[in-house]
Amino acid sequence: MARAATTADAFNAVAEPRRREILDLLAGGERPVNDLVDQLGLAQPQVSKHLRVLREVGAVDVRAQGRQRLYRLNGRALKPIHDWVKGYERMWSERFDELDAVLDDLKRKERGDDDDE
Amino acid sequence: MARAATTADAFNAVAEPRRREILDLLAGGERPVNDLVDQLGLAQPQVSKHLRVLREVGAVDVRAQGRQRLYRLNGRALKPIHDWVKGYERMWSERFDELDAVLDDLKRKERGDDDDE
DNA sequence: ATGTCATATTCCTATATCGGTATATAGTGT
DNA sequence: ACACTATATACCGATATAGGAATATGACAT
Repeated sequence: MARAATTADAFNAVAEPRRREILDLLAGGERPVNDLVDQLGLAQPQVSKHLRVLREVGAVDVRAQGRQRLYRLNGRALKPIHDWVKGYERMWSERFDELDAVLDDLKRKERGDDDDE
Repeated sequence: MARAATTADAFNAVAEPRRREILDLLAGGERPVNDLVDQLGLAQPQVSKHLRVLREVGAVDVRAQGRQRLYRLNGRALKPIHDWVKGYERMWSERFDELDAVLDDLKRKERGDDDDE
């Protein structure tokens, strides 16, 4: 077996830095392919191919306008990534240290150190 | 050129579902390889290879104890992923709708609709 | 019809994978 | 030294890439 297809899911699609760049550009609003080509400094066929991958995982939508194809971001496709990685946020965020302190307090109360029980 | 190496960065390393599973298991605490083999239902060499990739991107650390290798999660390696995808959270979270409303209010005040200026 | 602009697709090559199997390395006990 | 356990590495095969170059498709203007 080989590596999973880039179109297998958002995780694989977004592993390519160029595709993340494209999404970042589209975050600024709908754009035609040539705009992306200019901004990325990449050849047009390469951009079209990256866009195809992003389309297949649902991260972008297309709309035809004359001879242009306007690509629009669909960030919802990235939610699974966010959901997964969010579980690890506590590993580096100091704000979770404070939360941990609060939880420790709660646990201590549960054990019977409070006044009501 | 071929696809970027799985060891190129956390994005590529984590594109493989099995490796995400491994990290999820390690989130429960340090574990020897055979524990992971049992829980994943995967062959031992496969697990060792996945662990190597995760080690190379810094997502796990190893510690030798006797003939066992204890693997420990290092979630910090996932921060770049979190940082990137966080920018898209507004695309699906309703909570951001409320935030947007607040920001609109602020903007309106900036424009001079408030009492002080 | 023809030419031109915007984009997509096809063909190519080199490379890196994943799983499977076999084997190597290394620590432990006898 | 020898067997046994735990893990890592090497080798194989099939597959899917990413970029490059060339070409196809499709819309628009004349």
